[in-house]
Amino acid sequence: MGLSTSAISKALNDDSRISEKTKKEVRQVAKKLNYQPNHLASALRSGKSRLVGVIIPRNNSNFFSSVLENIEEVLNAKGYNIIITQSNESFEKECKCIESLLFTQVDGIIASMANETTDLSYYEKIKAKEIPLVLFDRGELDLKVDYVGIDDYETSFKIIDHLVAQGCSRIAHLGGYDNTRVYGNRIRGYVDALEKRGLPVDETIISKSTLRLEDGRRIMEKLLKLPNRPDAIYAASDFAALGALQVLNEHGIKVPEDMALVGFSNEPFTSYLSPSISTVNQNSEQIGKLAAEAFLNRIENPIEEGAINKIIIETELLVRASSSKNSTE
Amino acid sequence: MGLSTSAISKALNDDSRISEKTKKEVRQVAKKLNYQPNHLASALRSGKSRLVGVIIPRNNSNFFSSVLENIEEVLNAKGYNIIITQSNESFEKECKCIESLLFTQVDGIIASMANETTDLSYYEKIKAKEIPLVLFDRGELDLKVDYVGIDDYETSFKIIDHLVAQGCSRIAHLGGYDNTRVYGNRIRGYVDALEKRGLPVDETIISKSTLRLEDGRRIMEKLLKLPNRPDAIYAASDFAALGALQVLNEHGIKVPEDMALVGFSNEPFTSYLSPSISTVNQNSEQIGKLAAEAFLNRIENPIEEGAINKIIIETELLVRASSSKNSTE
DNA sequence: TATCTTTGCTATAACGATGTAGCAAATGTA
DNA sequence: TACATTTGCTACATCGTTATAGCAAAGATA
Repeated sequence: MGLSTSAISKALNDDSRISEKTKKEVRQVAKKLNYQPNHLASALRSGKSRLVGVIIPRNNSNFFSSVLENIEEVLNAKGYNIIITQSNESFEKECKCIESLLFTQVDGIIASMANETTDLSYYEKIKAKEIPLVLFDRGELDLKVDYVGIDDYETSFKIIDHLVAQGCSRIAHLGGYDNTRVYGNRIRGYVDALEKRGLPVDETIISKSTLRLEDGRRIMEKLLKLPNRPDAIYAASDFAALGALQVLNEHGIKVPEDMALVGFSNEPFTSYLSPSISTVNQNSEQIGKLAAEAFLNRIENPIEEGAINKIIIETELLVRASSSKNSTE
Repeated sequence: MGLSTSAISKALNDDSRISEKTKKEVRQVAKKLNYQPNHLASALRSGKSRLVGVIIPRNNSNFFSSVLENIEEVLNAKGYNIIITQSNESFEKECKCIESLLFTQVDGIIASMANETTDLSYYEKIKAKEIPLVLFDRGELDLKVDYVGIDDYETSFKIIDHLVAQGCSRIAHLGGYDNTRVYGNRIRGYVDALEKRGLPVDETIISKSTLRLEDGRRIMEKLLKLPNRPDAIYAASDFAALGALQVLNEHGIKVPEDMALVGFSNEPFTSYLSPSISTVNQNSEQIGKLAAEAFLNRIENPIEEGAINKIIIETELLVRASSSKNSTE
């Protein structure tokens, strides 16, 4: 029918300056020809790729899977696709992820930092590009960007208070390395909570590790060799808690009677074990949704210095068998 | 210094028709200016986005996480980024994923089909675009595309033979819906293996479900009410096996002595439980890697009709406590 | 010196969509 | 009828990169 390409473009985009009749015709022909607009071309033209990069340390925990699922859901609904990259907890790989995402011209990045990362220059690169950057879980105050996470410090208080209520007074901590903010906060919360509740802080029952299953096992074995064993374990990860529980079971130590146990993150397996492990629900769905929404919000309201959003989500202590001494509870 | 853009492009791409001296200068200036080529433009120009779409049913199992991780690793190394979408086992959502990936101009798609999917027209759309399509785990012979997976039929034989060797003779099957090819094959393998070993096939102890934890529980409760209980359970998913184990534990039925149990997929939690659950290692790392390599291969050697690759990966039966009656084994 | 080849660059068009300007025809207003 | 406005389209430039053609200068060959 001999229409110009721009007329067709306008017709398909429902521009007011094209007659209804022409629009209908164009739409019909487009459907007949199975026309699909080339996203790359419009992305190049508009400068908007409608792609969002996501960087996670590793996709092997329920926490990150769940966050991802929710980020995807929220952003898909708004016409964005997400590109997922994994840093494998490595600073070097994380830098590559950032390079690669920026190269792909993503419209923004949602990230949880690798444990190793202390040099923030790559994250500054993202800021320099003036595309939204949202951090979740593993954040960094110095970056001054939007953040979604939980209050790890306060959650430690919840855990200590619960264990104290169960009659525990010598509570060990299986902690992460405290250069990762979340683990540092859990440790600080643990220490402060003990002090506030009038309990002694004993460095010999505080450990720092990568918090994997094997770490939990190794550290638990050590704790059992102490002359004065703890009567409770607060592990900063469910995997470490699992390792500890295995060792306790193997040694015939009753949980929670002889030793109470609390983990962190609400990995599904914690509820499958016997005894089931008490843990902390971080509301990962909420974290994912809110991180995605924080991004969308920034797209609409580009950064004004100082107007950083820091969203703290309430955690929930899930008291299960491993820390329930009173069956009435 | 007044070079043309094309000269600069050539210099950065190491074209032979640019002098070394100029190349060096250009590279220096590029570094100084922090120049980053616009991927969208070169993608538009070349028709290659260097993006690969991945569709998985759901990111909540170790199997898919592990496949994803390996796809990403292989493709990243070749300069591709992956866009991950989840169908949530819904046909409708899967169609949206495909639409969205094609719209984004991915260079290929690697997918595992949703349970619901029987209408293949959307997958035909991918083929029509003449971009590589690789299926893994959940495939469809009719599509005539590259496929990477395991031999579910033969794996059922391995499981039945193992259980028979343990002295079991009445083996129940917790199966998936057989419109999903993998579950259908597991059921057929189960039935044929029983017949080949001279055991009766009893429909009352064969169930079909979505194989979630609750399904395992529900079906196990039913099985326990039968006048002649089975002496072994072959569950087509670890989650169903877990549900069954919980019910068995609750009823004080000894596993494996009174009832042996085998799951499928090697979810990490199977090794955490007591008794640990025997299961099947599908070599998900291999599946991921080979699926990615099948894609790369297709990029280099575009489809010639009839030259379809079907890669079948060996499975490994992990015999654990839940099916080890002889402690000598 | 005249001609051919090679080297190293510039100029141009194109990938496909779309915002802006422009222009003719239709319609409205005086 | 003369002029202004609106309608509905076309023409064109542009996003950033790169393949192709072309062209001048340098070098090689006779």
